[in-house]
Amino acid sequence: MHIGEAAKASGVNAKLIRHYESIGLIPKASRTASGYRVYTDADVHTLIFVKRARSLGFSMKEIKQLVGLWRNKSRASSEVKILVQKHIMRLDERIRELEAMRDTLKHLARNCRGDSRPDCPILENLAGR
Amino acid sequence: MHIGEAAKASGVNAKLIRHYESIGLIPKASRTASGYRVYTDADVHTLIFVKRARSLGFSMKEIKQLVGLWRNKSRASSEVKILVQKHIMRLDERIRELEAMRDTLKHLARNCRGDSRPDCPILENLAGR
DNA sequence: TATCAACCCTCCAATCATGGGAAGGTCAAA
DNA sequence: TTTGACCTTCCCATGATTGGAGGGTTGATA
Repeated sequence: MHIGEAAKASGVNAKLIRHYESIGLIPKASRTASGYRVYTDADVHTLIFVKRARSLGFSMKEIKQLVGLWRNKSRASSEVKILVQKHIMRLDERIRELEAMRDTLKHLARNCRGDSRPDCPILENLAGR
Repeated sequence: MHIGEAAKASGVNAKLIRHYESIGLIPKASRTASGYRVYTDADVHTLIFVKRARSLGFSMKEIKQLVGLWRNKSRASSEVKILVQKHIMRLDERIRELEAMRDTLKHLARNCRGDSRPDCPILENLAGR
């Protein structure tokens, strides 16, 4: 199948499929005589794997590793698990950061009247603490 | 004061100060005869404002608006509050997304033995659900 | 057979906020 | 006068994705 069909089947748009190929995340697709990329069901499967991993917040670098482990039938599941646990820790950290921002802003917003007058504890806080 | 001192005083490094000037976030600094940028305490104050807003997750575009509101003594606090509440909603949304990723991954990791064998529910999930 | 739409190709550029480095000018003290 | 710490502009890189320009291919229809 050509790239458009692979895109439809995988949910990864054509532009992104070419990009993934260019950064070595997926192998170079074979080509027709006229230069069109050709994909198999297995290629689509890989694209679905990549898309799912992206949706779980993994970086391209990590996905490269995950795809490698997936292909490697003699992998140790510990390798996968360690990679995943590191990612979970990063997610936890990021969540805490965002929650801290949100909580601070909620507190400030609660004390801001939000009317036509200029007085605003939010700006006061930003301006100097 | 020159840019290095302003950087030290504000906590925003010199590179970033120039960048903020180039994108119009802060006004163009005046210059000495030899071309060095010159800053006042008020400029440093603005930089601190920007830094604090960044630390609360606002985008540059939002910070531009916030700085404008801060400078505008006849602003309505409602303008500030609306901007902030939109940001809070985006933070909440992002937090929920990250939590969903984390929860999915924790669940998968719990079921992965993490030993030397290749069997791995994490990869199975990524591969096809 | 000419045409036309819907594909496909590559290359370049933009996004967002930040950092790195090159190549060169300025300033103050030793 | 030399040294070293400043400062200047310029270009490039990051990470993941999207956009467009400019052009070739395919297959169906007038």
